[in-house]
Amino acid sequence: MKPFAVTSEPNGHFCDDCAVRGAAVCSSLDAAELREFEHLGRRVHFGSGETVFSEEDITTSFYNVLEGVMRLYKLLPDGRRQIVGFALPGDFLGMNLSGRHNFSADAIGAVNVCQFPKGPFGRFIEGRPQLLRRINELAIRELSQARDHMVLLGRRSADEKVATFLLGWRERLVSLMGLSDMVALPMSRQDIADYLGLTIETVSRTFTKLERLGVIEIIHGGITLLDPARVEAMAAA
Amino acid sequence: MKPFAVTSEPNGHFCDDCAVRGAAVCSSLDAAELREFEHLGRRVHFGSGETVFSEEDITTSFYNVLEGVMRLYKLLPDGRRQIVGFALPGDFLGMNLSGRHNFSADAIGAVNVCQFPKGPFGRFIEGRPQLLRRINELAIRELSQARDHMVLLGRRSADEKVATFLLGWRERLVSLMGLSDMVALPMSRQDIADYLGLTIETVSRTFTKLERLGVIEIIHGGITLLDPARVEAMAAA
DNA sequence: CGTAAAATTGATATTTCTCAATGAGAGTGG
DNA sequence: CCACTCTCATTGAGAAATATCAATTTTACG
Repeated sequence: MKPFAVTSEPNGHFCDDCAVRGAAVCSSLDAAELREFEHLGRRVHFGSGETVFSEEDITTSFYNVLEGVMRLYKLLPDGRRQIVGFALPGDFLGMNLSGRHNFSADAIGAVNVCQFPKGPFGRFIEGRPQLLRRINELAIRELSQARDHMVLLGRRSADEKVATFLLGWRERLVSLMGLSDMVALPMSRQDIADYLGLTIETVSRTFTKLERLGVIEIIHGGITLLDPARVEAMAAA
Repeated sequence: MKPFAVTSEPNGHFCDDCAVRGAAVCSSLDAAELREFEHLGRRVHFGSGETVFSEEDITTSFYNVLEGVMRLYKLLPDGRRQIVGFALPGDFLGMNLSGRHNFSADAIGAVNVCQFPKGPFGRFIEGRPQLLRRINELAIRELSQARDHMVLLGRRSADEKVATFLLGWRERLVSLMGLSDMVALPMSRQDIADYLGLTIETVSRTFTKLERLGVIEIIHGGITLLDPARVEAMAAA
């Protein structure tokens, strides 16, 4: 289930054609730094469902998502799962204080990441406050998203949760695929449920309900927003 | 309701006797830096219930909590409230990317903060990666706490939420008042409810239930853990 | 194709919320 | 010092939302 992952381009010259070069942590580096930086990381591929790292694992690497989608989640001892976020290209994973990951991450569909061994990466940061500042920015943005999600989990109804999720997910895809009323949903209904603090049945029923109301259409691998304004109204209050 | 807050010690020499000097962002500064740093901030006092800053306010200052407890929260348009955290001495508030606060903060009981104007503070950070690193650490720790709280909000029952809260709060008080089975709860039941994604009635009932089970005793201004192990068992899974 | 996994749908159970009333403590003014 | 009032907390009864259990249906995959 978790074979050694394929490594493409073992080292050298791959930032040049990296799709996330401008968006990720790398955006804080100049050309010379980037050249040095690219020797630190290796591209690693993960197949659908493969685990990239698990909660409580000792952190040996940081990850920059290049392609694909990952689910980030925590499990309770009895198996209940809360997805704390989805990672998309440009997202940077692995920062922690304890030396251990504080959530698990696995691939939803095929994923490529740029993997940096912790030690060398840490040393590389040392003399580069720009990079540190960039990482800090990413952390602060995530913190803001986390707080928004707390509001959703603690204070919104199932309908609001689903509507908010659809709009939020669509928004996240804008930078990757442009704004569209067709929203690709690569994750399963169970993933959505575990993200929204609902059961799979409630998510499914809510989708069906939205479709019957004529505000969305459920299509293969996603949904289409037929009436975005109305979805926004459902999400808003 | 929000008079100009009292400022004690307009400037100079107050880091010396600051209770949080070793714990807060300041812990990353050496003696010389601290001397310069202390001219940047002013101690400001807020009375019970006063708002320190509101969501969407332009960020003009950062805050270091010195004394007291604050509730940090977000409101939905219809008034529903989610408390995203409680701030205690040593906590650093105000970091954001948008230039606006992304949550509101008000005092629970009397609060003293060390307030830093954004501009000067930003300039002070410039040449001090240690301070930036420290701020980054605080952000990463908060992020980890936020994820834990998402699990609580999305996947735990009312009983588990309350039990987890009592233990977590007790833990946070350790560094301030030492470990004790008496847990001070300066926040109202409504605050607790809004933190846990419950109603005040459910929180109240759960407290009563725990007391009837003999695992806690409800005392004035807090609770006593009569059977901490049992509370942990309720919180665990 | 055939089988397994994922998604949907239905019926019922349970939890938590809502609405309403009561009780307790803190501060105020007589 | 005491009644009064206000806010906060507790308790109860019933309602509503969502979960659970169970059965199909649909889709994915070998």
